[in-house]
Amino acid sequence: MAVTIKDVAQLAGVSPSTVSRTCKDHPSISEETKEKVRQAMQKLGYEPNFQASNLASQNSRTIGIVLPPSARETYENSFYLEAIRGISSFCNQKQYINTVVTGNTEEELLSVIKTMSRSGQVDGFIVLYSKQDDIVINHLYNEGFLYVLIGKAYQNINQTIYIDNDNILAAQEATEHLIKQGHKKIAYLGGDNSLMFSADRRAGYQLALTMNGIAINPNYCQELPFKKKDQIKAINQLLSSDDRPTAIVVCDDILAFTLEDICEELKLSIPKDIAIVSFNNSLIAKLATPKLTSIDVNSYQLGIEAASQMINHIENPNLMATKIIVPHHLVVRESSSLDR
Amino acid sequence: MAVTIKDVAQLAGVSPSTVSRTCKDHPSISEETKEKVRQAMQKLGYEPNFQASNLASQNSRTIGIVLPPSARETYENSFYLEAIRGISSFCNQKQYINTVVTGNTEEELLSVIKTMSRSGQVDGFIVLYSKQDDIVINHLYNEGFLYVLIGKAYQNINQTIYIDNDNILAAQEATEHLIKQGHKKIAYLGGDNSLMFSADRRAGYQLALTMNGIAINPNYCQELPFKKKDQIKAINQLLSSDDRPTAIVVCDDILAFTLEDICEELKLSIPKDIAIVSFNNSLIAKLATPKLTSIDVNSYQLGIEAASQMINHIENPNLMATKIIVPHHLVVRESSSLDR
DNA sequence: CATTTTTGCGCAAACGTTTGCACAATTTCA
DNA sequence: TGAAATTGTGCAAACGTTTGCGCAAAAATG
Repeated sequence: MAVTIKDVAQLAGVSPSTVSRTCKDHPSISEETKEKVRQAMQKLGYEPNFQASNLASQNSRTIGIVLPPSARETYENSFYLEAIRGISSFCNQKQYINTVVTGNTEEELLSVIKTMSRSGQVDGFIVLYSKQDDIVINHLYNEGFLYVLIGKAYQNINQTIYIDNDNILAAQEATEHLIKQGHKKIAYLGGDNSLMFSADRRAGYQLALTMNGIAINPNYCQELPFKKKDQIKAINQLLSSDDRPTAIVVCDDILAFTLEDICEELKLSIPKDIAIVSFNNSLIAKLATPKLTSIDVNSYQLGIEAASQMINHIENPNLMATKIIVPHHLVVRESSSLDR
Repeated sequence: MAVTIKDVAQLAGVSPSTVSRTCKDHPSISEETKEKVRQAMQKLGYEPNFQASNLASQNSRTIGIVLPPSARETYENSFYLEAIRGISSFCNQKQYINTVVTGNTEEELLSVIKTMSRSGQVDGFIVLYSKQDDIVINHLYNEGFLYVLIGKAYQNINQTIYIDNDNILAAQEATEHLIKQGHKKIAYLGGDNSLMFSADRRAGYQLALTMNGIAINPNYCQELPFKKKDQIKAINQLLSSDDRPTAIVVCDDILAFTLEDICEELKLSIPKDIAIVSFNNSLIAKLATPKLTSIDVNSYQLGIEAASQMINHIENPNLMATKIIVPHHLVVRESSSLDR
């Protein structure tokens, strides 16, 4: 049997309440007594029982982490594990625990989330994606359950806490980087636009064009289908057209990698014929040939900040819903710059 | 305030203990009463309080997941997230929760693990790696704390529960696949051999050679350094030697990808001059040019099995330490086969 | 029909904390 | 020097379950 608060109390010659208060550094215990108690704790290797503490203080010190419902390919994106690692590392420090919830469909996720919240298993959820009309996010909102989004909120913007990059600005910078290299015929390849980050990146791309007096060519701005085959077809079409772009902003390294492949097949040289900038700065960007210029979104830090906000709101329930913007940075490599 | 067991008891006109026993389908409650209770639970949307239940039954229904202490690059391997997803999905089903623990060094991990086990935050740990002389694993073993390894145990083999692929067999199959293609000069590129999977794969490689009457060439069997630059240097050396191998078994897709790059630089055609087989069957294997033949180790399933074993041992403390072998399969692609 | 066995349920004591309140001891103030 | 304010500590009731034990009522037995 593990050592309990009573054991410590007995050894220190005080009552359990005094021990409890010492743990929380309560001001009404004298420094002298605290020292005595601390020594006893030390000696016995005391660690407060997590369950008992949670039951008494009516919380769980547990944060749910919701992965997007998706196909396996999505999870190859190192973004998710990095975000989880960020969250975990912060939780580990703060004596919180975290639990991943995953499922193949929104419904599966929802059912797990419902029992978790009802049974008090978690104090709140960090949702690792942001999507329009998502039933999970809608449920959390409607129930008034605490949650923070990684990604930009789609609705109820002022009532939801979210951690995001400034994806509009990031895409703008990516695009302007290409404009500075002299490109005018710049395309954008995005994914499902109901995902907020993809929509934002597209918006930033368009903004950059407009601000630099470049007309927007609707053929250049593509929302690619999910299936790889269809993606390849669409890209091939774009690159084979008479009015082929000379530069492309791509919403994701993996997609950019595929793009590079197609370019090679079509004998288009990168960055000479086609310059590329993409997002995430994952390992794949460094391994690709030529190496990909990519925007690093600091996924680990997104996780840290999300956990920090979460815990802050758990412990101070009447805080306002704030948003946090985590900085990004452009990492220039061969795919966009002849000088390198 | 959430609905408690007392509310249900009152509505059903029974005592709290009856409700509790109904939840666990205790045989000494009549079917009639159970039905009455179940209806009350349904009506109120009752979900037992996780903390209270855990406190009373002296467990935590929580599993710690230990990531290897490492540099960021390691986590780009989709293996980890897939294993976590497997664990989570099983936990979600069984009303368990899981918490990821991560750190930069073994010491950091150890300190978190110590407080977690002392405070009863977790019932056991699933360790996502297996390594010789690892202080985390040693600590868990010495304390007699429940843990399961994903990977093969290094010591105390009969006392530790582990879930693994048969990496020896897998590497053997990989090597034999190359031998069948007519190769005799086959090399092996591994990583840190204190990691069990790397050592096993090397053993399997050597076994295959021996069994097929091929002499083992020590120059062909390399334990590559961690730094990418040094890796490249070593590989270049191997490929530039007079006695260049014609086929290579590589312990990891990411490394194989780098190998492909070097081959291209050296104007070695794959699979004509060099055939390659690697491990993990990650996205990168499918994206590489040429596509990589790779052994799929079923990381998601490894996670599922690990969670299943863990829960089994939590609920039946006097079970023996068993090992589970999860099947792998070879996925043949362009990098090893001319026919494709 | 009386006795024993079985069945079905409730009582109440845990589980290990937290925290409002009471209260003695000490200090401050007039 | 006595009253009031402050300080430091302990008591005991929560928190919402689980579970050993006891005890009626019902069923089985002789």
